[in-house]
Amino acid sequence: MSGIRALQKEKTRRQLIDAALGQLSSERSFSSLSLREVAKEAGLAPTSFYRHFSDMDELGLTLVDEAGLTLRQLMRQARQRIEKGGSVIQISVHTFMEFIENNGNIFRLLLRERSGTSPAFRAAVNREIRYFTLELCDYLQQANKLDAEVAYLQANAAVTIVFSAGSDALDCDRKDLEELALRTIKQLRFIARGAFEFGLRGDVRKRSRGETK
Amino acid sequence: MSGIRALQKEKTRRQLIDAALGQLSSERSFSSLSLREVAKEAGLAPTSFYRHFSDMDELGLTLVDEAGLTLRQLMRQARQRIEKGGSVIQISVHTFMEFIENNGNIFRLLLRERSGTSPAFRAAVNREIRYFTLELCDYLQQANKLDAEVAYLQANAAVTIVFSAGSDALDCDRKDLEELALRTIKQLRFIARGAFEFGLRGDVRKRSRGETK
DNA sequence: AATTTCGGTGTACACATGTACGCTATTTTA
DNA sequence: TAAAATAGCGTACATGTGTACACCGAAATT
Repeated sequence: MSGIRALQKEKTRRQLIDAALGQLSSERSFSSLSLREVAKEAGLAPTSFYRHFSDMDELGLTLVDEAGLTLRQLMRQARQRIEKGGSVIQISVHTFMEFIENNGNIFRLLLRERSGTSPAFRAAVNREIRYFTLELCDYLQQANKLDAEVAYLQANAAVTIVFSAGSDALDCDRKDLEELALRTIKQLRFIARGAFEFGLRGDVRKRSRGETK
Repeated sequence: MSGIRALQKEKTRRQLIDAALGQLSSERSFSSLSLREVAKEAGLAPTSFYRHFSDMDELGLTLVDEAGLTLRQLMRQARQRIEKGGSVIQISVHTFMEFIENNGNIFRLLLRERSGTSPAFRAAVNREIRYFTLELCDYLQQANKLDAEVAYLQANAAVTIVFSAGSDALDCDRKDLEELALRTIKQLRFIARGAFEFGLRGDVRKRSRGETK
């Protein structure tokens, strides 16, 4: 089992994946791609598609997985930058904006399929976003010593705001991008501040109810 | 021009609109509908479609307009309830959740076309959401006497959070809905609180810079 | 009353789609 | 080395699509 065959197979599988990614654009969603188009772009006969995926859906789910992977790489980048010092919020937002400039179509894929017509796709995207949120939640809990529930609510809200800003960024002139980032940062500060205040109050309430026993 | 003819025309136009709305579901987006399907559902020959819309796109934009209208009715409902007393945030969230339970497919339409493949659709949806946001912004500015920028940022963030919660609600069991609403309310309180704090600080800064001249 | 307008129909066509089927050439296995 | 497996190809077909065109009958206009 040297694999000269399996190797070639893996290669054309990638060609299919890349072909699909390459066809995505602001005016072309994954669900508007046809099996034939993708196969042609990959330099394959339509029927050869089936040697690699049973379905366009199966290809699509693969793409979502790749997108999730890219997202997680992104987070690692952000953490590296943070370790070198700087505002967490500011760095996170800028990292995300760079991601969108470089991977607009991948982000579009996530945005679109999250509200798309396939339950499987929706679940896959939501899973990726949940990972993303939970990692942020952990960070907040540790770094800011927040109540678990408050930390989760803050993480969830922050991710929502950032994704929405990313969505806006996709239809933005580059010159407006900086301003959008600034607004987003301020909104995240609102949330952080509010979470902090309520986190304290939450503690107080619990203690006054004797829940620390 | 009595209009017995124009009347009938308006009627079948409505049939087309309703037919399209009727076909929408969690597994069927507007862009996946075909002209023929819609015409058939409306009891029309395919070619008759053109007597009313030049395009499926034109129908779609009409649907988005209707959705926006429904959204604004919703806001009036919310205001009525608020005048009778109660927490603004709580009532707004519950009103929105009711909207989604009753008009899931209309909300899906907005969600999907906002990130869809047609620039015209995206613009139309964003316009509706902007109206929605600006009215909330006005309210916040008046009721809470906030700085204009802070009020806008808060309104924008709040709408984002609520829409996102609405999106989650679409894939929710009814039993989890209440909990989702509670979480959303808390998140909105974070934002309101944060905006309030920063609103104060913002004032202070501006004054110390002599910007009140 | 004669003419025009127009909402609706049915036919027809070119085109794109998914996929079943059989074939070939090459790698893998026995 | 013989046999089996398999990636890829080409053909073929049924189905759904948008829409051009000619036509009809009733309402509107003159």
